[in-house]
Amino acid sequence: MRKIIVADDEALIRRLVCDFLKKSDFETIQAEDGEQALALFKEHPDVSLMIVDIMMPGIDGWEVCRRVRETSSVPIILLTARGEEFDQLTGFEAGADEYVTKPFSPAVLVKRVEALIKLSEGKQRDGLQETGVRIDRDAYVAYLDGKPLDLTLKEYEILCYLSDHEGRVFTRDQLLDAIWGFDFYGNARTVDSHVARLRQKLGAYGDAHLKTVYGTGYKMEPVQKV
Amino acid sequence: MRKIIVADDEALIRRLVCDFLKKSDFETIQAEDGEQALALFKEHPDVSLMIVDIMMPGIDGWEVCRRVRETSSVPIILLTARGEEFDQLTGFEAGADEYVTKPFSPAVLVKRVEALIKLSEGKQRDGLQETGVRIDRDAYVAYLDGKPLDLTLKEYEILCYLSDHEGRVFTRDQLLDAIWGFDFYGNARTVDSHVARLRQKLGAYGDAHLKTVYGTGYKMEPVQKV
DNA sequence: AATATTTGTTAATATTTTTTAAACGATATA
DNA sequence: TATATCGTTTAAAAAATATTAACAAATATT
Repeated sequence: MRKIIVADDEALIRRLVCDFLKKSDFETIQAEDGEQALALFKEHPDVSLMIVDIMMPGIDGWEVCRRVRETSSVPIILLTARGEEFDQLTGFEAGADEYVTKPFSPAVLVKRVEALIKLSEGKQRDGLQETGVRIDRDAYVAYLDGKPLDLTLKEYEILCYLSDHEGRVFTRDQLLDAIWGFDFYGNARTVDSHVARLRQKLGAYGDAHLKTVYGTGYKMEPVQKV
Repeated sequence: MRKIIVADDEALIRRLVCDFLKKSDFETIQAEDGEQALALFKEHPDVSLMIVDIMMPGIDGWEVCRRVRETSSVPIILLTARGEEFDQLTGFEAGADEYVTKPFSPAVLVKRVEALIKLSEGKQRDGLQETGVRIDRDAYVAYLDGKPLDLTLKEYEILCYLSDHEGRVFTRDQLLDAIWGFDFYGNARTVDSHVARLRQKLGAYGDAHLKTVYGTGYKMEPVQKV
């Protein structure tokens, strides 16, 4: 179910909007002010859209908009009681996608939400969401944080093998047997070279997860699920 | 330069909107009524956005919206003097992406236009202007960007097979089995030759999508939907 | 039957990947 | 702390693989 953050200091409006969104099968996350909105966005980086009131104590809607835009292109609808041009321009310049003036019809708001999500869905895909390594075995392609990696066959095979047995340590000989086959009689240092290159291509993820076990071999550290 | 169709029977408003759009480096195409709007859209299938007044003689804005949606997902902004909920819902149901109530600030309208185009740009790609490969199995003909390709049987079969299993890698032997049949005992390099010739005929599309997976085989890269 | 087209084969060339080797850095343990 | 062991990195050689072009064989067309 798609999540939507609704930030407004007026509880009544918040509730009203959320009720309508829930009826349309959205999951809502309520924030009472800008600070909370930003915190909740950090906590739920997979929200599909944000509805943010401009006039809030502390961090206002414009500022929320600007800060979110530093890292994400999630659609944002700004709410306001004022309808002057100046405000609207400021809103768009802050990176808002929509501008809804109070009083508004909740039903129309929901329609706007749906239209905006539909429109953004295509673009979104590479947003912040995906993190870590994903392997598409049909395509023989591995992805890091959603972006395809340009791996050679051996690099790809090592990544697959270690990922398939996440957390387990393999000696170089075990890896040679598993990936090169039992009839390979080359140097065991060969594995090192490939691991080194794979590690490089995996960047920070490689350093963090493709671990050396001193005196033994290599392993893929599982992703921490805190 | 991005093209925008502006449809409004009031010449004054049309001119006003167009002037602002031109200042923001858009090319504008003016329509005096719904019928003209639809005709112009057919004529210019590459427009980036449409701005359509609801109240027009003959075919009204809603109808324009609905008809355009039959073939295209180009962003549409509806203009109206009335601001009642009923109208807005009808608009969204007709497939409009935005709803702007008169009187409106042209500057804000331009901002909305820019936001909407930015948002849609990713999704748009499947507009009317055909791009990529299409296969007419009844006719045994493949098209590239709408133009028929002059393929030999084997080239056609390879294209079909890889396209049918887009993204998946096949070894040469798998392709030989699937296309030549299990009783073919020829050289696996044969596949290479045909792929090479097919790639040439596909031009830039071939280079970009008919990929070699070193050490494994070939695959057809899906069209990026970013 | 003669000609054109498509298909399959081959071999030379180009490209990419893998392996090796060696220098350097880090780690363990005596 | 010294020293031997182990891991990393780099560059370059070697091997594997892919591409290309030219040609021969098969098939279709005139």
